[in-house]
Amino acid sequence: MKSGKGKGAVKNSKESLKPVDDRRVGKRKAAAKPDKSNKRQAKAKKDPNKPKRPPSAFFVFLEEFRATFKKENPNVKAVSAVGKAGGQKWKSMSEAEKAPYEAKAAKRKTEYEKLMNAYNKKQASTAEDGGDESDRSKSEINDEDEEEAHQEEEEDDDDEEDDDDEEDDD
DNA sequence: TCCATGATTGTTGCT
DNA sequence: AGCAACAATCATGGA
Repeated sequence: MKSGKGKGAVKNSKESLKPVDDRRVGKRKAAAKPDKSNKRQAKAKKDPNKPKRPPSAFFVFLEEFRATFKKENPNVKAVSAVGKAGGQKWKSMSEAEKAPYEAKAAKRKTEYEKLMNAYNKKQASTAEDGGDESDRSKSEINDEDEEEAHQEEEEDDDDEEDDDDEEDDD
């Protein structure tokens, strides 16, 4: 039973559950676009190779949640709907539930670092010229061994070997 | 025609 | 040490 929610759930209701505080700073759009001319990609003259930030546990959960949400709410066509619904549910979930998502997010972050390593090298390689790196702190690149993706992805799945227990906090 | 926005939270990066 | 912007999504609106 969907109870009150339904499709019109998107409006009014945030205050009821939680004021979500402030969106931090008046919400800062999705992607900063210095130039309207510059699109997300198209020329992408900036850095096409630049790895994007790894999705946080919330986003990992959202990906799955989106499918579920859309499935139960095929009528909903607002991204904000999923965002709000997902956000509320996310807060409802206990850390134990979020654990698997965080684990995946953590792994994603590890890959991100790896990509950054390769990216940094590439940048150093192209921008090597006379620019003289004042701070080569981040550019401590050693060898150029990039492109070696270790695809060792095992585990995952919902198999928790740890039989720890579900801690229901509170 | 086509890009930007909206909404969520988390995480990363810069100052 | 803290703040600011950005990560996905997708229909809709404004230019």
